Amino acid sequence: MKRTGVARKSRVQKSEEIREALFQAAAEVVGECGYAEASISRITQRADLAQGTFYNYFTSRQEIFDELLPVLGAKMMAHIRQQANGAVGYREKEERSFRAFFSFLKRMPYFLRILNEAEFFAPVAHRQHFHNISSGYTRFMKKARAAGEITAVSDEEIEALVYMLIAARGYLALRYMKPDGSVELPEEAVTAYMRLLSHGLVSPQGGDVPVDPSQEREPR
Amino acid sequence: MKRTGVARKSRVQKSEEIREALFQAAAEVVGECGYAEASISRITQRADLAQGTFYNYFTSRQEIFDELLPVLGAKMMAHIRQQANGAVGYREKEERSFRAFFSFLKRMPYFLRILNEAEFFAPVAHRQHFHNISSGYTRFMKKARAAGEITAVSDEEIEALVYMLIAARGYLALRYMKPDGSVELPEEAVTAYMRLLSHGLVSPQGGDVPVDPSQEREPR
Amino acid sequence: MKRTGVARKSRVQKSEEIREALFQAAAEVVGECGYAEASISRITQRADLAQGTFYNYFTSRQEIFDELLPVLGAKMMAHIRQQANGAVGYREKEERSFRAFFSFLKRMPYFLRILNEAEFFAPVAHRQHFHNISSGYTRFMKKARAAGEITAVSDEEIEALVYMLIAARGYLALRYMKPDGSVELPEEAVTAYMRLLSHGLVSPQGGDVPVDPSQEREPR
Amino acid sequence: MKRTGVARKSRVQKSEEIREALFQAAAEVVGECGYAEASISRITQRADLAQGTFYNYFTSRQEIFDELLPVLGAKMMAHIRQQANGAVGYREKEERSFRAFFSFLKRMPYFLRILNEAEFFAPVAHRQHFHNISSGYTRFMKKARAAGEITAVSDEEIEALVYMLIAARGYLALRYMKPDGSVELPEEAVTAYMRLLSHGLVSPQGGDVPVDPSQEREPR
DNA sequence: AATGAATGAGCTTTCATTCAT
DNA sequence: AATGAATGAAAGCTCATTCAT
Repeated sequence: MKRTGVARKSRVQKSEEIREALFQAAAEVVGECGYAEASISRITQRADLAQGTFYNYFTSRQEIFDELLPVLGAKMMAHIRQQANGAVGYREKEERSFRAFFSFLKRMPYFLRILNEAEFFAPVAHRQHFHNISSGYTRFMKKARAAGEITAVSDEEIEALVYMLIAARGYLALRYMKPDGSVELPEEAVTAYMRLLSHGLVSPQGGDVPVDPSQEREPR
Repeated sequence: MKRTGVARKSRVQKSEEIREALFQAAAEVVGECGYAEASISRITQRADLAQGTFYNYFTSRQEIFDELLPVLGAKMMAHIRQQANGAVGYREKEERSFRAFFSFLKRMPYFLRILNEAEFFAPVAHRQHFHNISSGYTRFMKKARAAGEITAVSDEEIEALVYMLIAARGYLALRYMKPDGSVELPEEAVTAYMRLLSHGLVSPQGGDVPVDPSQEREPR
Repeated sequence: MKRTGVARKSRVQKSEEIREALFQAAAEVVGECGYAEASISRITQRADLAQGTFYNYFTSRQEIFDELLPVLGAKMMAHIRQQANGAVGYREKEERSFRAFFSFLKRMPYFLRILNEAEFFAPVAHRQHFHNISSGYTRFMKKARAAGEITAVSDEEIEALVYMLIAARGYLALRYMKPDGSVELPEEAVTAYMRLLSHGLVSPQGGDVPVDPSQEREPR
Repeated sequence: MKRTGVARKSRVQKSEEIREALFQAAAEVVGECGYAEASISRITQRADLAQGTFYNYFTSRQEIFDELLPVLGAKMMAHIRQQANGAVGYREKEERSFRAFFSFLKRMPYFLRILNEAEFFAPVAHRQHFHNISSGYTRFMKKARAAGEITAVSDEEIEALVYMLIAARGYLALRYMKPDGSVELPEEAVTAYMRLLSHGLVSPQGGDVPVDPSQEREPR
């Protein structure tokens, strides 16, 4: 028998709200102070709840840590997918996804730290997240390969490439992170990323195969 | 009757040995368990010393943490430089350095974790290390650019590229790390890395976006 | 069914009881072993509580140290005031206060050590306490001076005298403290104190050495 | 067979010098930082000796603490005796001794702290010191009593009085100690002290408040 | 005898977790 | 279910004392 609907929240609704509040508080605290400083006390204080309440929703501190990245990672993927949606061709998709990663960081400034530290503080979650990301990416690249949009590399190479491209985003985010945690990606970084993908770095006439000796002499 | 020097260790020798033992123990413990779990107790136990002894050599736990990366990072750079020595041309140098990074990890399996976690547990050292690495790398790339070996990108692009390439190594190491911490880089990863550098990924005949044909002409 | 209040202790009541237990334990431990030996471990053990509990009530060891003297000092002053209440004239007030100090020590044997050591272990509290005591005493003496009950000495002299009289109590307590910490003031000490106040020590007719009578009359 | 005398110090001379250096260093350190902060490390550093050397001369930290007050106390007594030497009559002797205590503090600024804290950190020494001081003082007063210079009080009263007078000095020193530890006794304090001894505080004719004459007559 | 490093007990403090209300 | 105090294990660090040189 439902209560009057608007006025009353059902027990389970309330319960979910509290869980959500704890989750949100944890994300913020970890984003601001890192996992190491994210004590239960801090988290519950931020959520305006008693310390003990925490353990009604999570069995341990580690448990909420392990939940952070999967949930936020899914949001990130949704955001990227949505932004890349409608892009035509490999290159455009790449660029849009790339940009989307950084626009996501703008909306969720605390995500970067959660992501980075997770490797050490929530390793299981981190591995899972990486798997999610990379398998999606891999699919995308395999399609592009099938479509002839990218060079016909082996599956193993694709996996390595996927890791490198994900790596690029992560480190660039770190590189362009400002002291307050926000990230401002310069346009040159996009150019550099796209150039690497499109042609690599080596000059067309360069290369290891028989080259002008004068050039190859010694760059020290 | 004077001691003959060889037979007996002088006090300072012994002192240095102990310092070294502590350092080594710390490196191993951090490599295996991470900074967070690297308590003084664990470190001294591994070095077979009393807890108090630690404080005869380091003024604090943080101090030894801050020393880990600089010392090991210097070893890494030395190793890479030595391995890359004699290489001819940008491509060869790149490949050799790339491989050297992973051969170093083989010799020092605990380095990777020390390096990665340092960002959060020894941030000053990490920044310094990154500066060292990236500025060396940047110099190298600028020379290659001057020599016409790589595309004539802007300084800013070079910086971004350097970060991406360093990132690639780090993430690949993570990717191919086995549960016991050792890293086994498959040959395909090298191929993929070198391919990315040399031609990028996009197929010559290219994507759907019409591009300047002269540019798109020749990868491989 | 509401709890009837009497039977059950409310949370805040219990809380206050624990705080009080910690305070009491600290007072006893400091009284018996001194501040230096009053470790948190000893204090909580005496209060039959876990070490961690201490930090739910005090932010640091120093904090409880700083609270000891103010609280007990106020009790002492209340006791003395109450005992001296109703006394008529300077002399009676003096004597009653004097005796009250020692009767307080009987009731609170650990107070003496807390008071004495506070100078070094809780200097702020000690200064405050001394200020409280001496300013009250000074007011009292100035009134007696205004009433002509005591010699018309300068304000500065009064301050010095106040210190001397407080000193007398402190040292006499020390002198008559028994190994178990309890203090038993012999009646002669009271006599001596009152005699000193009333007439000083010098014989009216002066010493055996013939002195200039004019000098002996009235110093200054 | 003595060595050339001037050039060489005998073994025992050297030994004594080191002991003296340690003692002096301890006195200074305790005087400046208090017993609690007077670590062996600090003391030996100040004496320019190795930590281990300390234990060739003293069996424990406590031992040197227990030696501080007896030795310096003897110096103080010698100083006072010398200053009071030649004084004629109880009053002059008292005043000179009183002043001598403070002039001693000027010469040995660290003595006051050593004396005060000794009660808690070197209680045996403190008791001994007090015994030394007070027994000398007691003899002095008994002589004055025999000579009729002071009121014919009982032996027990004399003991109490002695404590009160010693107390007066100690507290006045504290009262007039400046932040740097030096003591500057104002002349009023001397006046107050001598007035107390000579006539007490109570006005001869009593207060202006009409009091029962029988009460005011003669205490006890 | 002098040295100074090694030792380890002990300190204060933090905090994840438990539990009585 | 919510609370918030109680718990106690563990941390980093200090320092009196010991001991090999």
